[in-house]
Amino acid sequence: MGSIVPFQDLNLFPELPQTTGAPNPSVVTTTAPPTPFTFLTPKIEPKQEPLDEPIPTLTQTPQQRENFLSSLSNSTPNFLPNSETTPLSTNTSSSNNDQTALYSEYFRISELFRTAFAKRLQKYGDVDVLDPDSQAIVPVPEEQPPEPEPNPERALSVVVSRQNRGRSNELVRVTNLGIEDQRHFRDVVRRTRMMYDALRILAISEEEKRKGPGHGRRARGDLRAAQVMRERGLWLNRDKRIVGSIPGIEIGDIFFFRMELCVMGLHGQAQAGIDYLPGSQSSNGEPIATSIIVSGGYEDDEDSGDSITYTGHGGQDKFSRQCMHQKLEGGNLALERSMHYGIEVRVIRGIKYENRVSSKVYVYDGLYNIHDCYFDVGKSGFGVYKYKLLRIAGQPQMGSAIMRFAESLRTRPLSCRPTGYLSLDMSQTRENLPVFLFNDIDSDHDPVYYDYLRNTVFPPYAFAQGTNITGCECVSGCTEGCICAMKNGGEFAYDHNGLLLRGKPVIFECGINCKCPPTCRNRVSQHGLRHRLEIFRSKETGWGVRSLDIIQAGAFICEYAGVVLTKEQAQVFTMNGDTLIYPGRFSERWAEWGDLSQIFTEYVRPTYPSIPPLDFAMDVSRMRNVACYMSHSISPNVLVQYVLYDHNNFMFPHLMLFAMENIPPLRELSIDYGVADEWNGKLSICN
DNA sequence: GATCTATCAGGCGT
DNA sequence: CACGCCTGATAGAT
Repeated sequence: MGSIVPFQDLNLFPELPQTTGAPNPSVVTTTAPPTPFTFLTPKIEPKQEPLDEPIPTLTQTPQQRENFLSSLSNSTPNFLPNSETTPLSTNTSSSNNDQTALYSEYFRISELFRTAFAKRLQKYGDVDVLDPDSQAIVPVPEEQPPEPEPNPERALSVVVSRQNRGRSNELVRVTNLGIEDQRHFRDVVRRTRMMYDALRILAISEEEKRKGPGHGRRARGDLRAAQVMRERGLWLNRDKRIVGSIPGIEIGDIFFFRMELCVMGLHGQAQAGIDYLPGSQSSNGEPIATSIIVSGGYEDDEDSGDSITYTGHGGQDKFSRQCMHQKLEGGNLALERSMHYGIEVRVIRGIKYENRVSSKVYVYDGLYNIHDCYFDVGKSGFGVYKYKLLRIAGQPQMGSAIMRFAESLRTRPLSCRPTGYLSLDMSQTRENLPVFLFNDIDSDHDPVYYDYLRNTVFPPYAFAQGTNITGCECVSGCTEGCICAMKNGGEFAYDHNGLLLRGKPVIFECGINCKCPPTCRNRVSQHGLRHRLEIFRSKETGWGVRSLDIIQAGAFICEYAGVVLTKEQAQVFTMNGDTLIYPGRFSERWAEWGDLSQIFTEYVRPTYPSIPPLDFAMDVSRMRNVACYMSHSISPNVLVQYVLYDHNNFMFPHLMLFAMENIPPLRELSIDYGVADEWNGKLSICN
């Protein structure tokens, strides 16, 4: 069960130096504070010789600090429904009489959040299964939006503006989430990210349709998607400012766009590197930092992973060169205040990633404490504020460190991990990239005994039926409106980067009878692996699969390959006790990919091109490929999409696997195999 | 080609 | 309301 711990933050210091008497020279009080407390805003402006000025800090006795910290850890008012009546313990170690009043003020936590939570608990009780249709707790307002949009395909351009509340000034920390809560929030995050990606790609393709291909600058789908979701009230965590980790977001999660971070509530600034609650909104007038992005934009940064020397912002010209002294204001002051109160900040690293042109990948690396803050001379000779951040111990391994490790594994696996490799290419060059086999926990080396299949083997009669495949005549690549686009319902299934736009019952890729080149945008899954995969042994899931490369959401991963059996063969094999795959039993996760029902009320899952229920079995007991080792999960990161390209027989599509989210390197891939008891609880088919 | 630089269109938060 | 900000895509240079 989770609890929201409100921050009493700075109001707990009534005995801070008052304006009466000799003022502290390093502290200047503002005029007319709107509460009984004195607002203390240090105004130290670095002058020409800023280094002579000491860093301003509020005076605070060790006892005061102790009181504050203990009140934070002792007070865990629980806002969840079934503990709502629990009286709050207000007799904490602090002698502050105003705490009761403060507590009651903070008790009034967002009605939205509470009722949403209550509704959900009512609906699901203690059931351990999450309904994919359950409402998002955090962002979705009570009154669900509803005016029907006339045309879903064009609706992006006629989005009705809705309540567009700004960010909350309520500072909270979310702690002690139970397993079920974690799963729920994870699910909310997953679906929100899927929605963002679907909108982003849709926005780009719409813009292209409007302007015609290759005309002008490509639309900023990242901005458009965020805009649409903001208008719909679909941004997460806008109703409170969360200090510490964000529910549903795990360390190591990766994002491709700054706006995506805003939508998820991980970092609320579209460009700025320091996100903070501004002093004007804070209960005592002092700003508090909540997250930073370490992106290499400042020359004075030093980043060694667990320890960061972060440069404050400001003082740069439009070419990002340091040209003047920084000031202790905005985010700079917020970081200093966060250090003062011992409040942790989230750290997101922006890392250059090879596959993306002059673009970055953002990795959530967890929580850091600010240990020091000082004014220093930067490399260009101007004064900059520097913050020494140390990563809080006991967190999962840093995502950026894992990415670096995966990077080195790709180039020199044996020197990174001298033992454990059973094969440096399971596919024996049948795939375009090697598939590693790695086990450093036991002596199992079962996978080496199987022949490797690159693609599914279909029976000859699969090709015999429906041989009159019509191909396109697009010699220089398919364009909108070509015959192959028509076969897919008038639109291509993939964007120009080969990402799946929207899941469909089946996808027709261009095939042998098409005149288009191999680079045609309608040939994606037929080209095989694009990510270096590794089959590995784990204590939890037996054999599993992970990637050494980032897999972007919507990207093709690999085929689920096997040997297709006739009904008679399948019966024999079953009696033999062999493990068979029934492609029709995979959960229809493709329908979640590109599902925009929260945006367009009349959105319906695609039904065209349609496909009859699949009725064949696939044998993987002798020949198999890497997919067979993927684990089962009810919240998978990989989906199954049926694809046809080398024959036209609806009964025998290829089972193609696509990423449902951005999958960081070395994170285990998982599929929803469907009904659990079919597999006797096995975590993957081929253990 | 691959990498860098300049430029441009942008949106959000303060 | 203007402006600053550790964007992101693209064209052109090297």
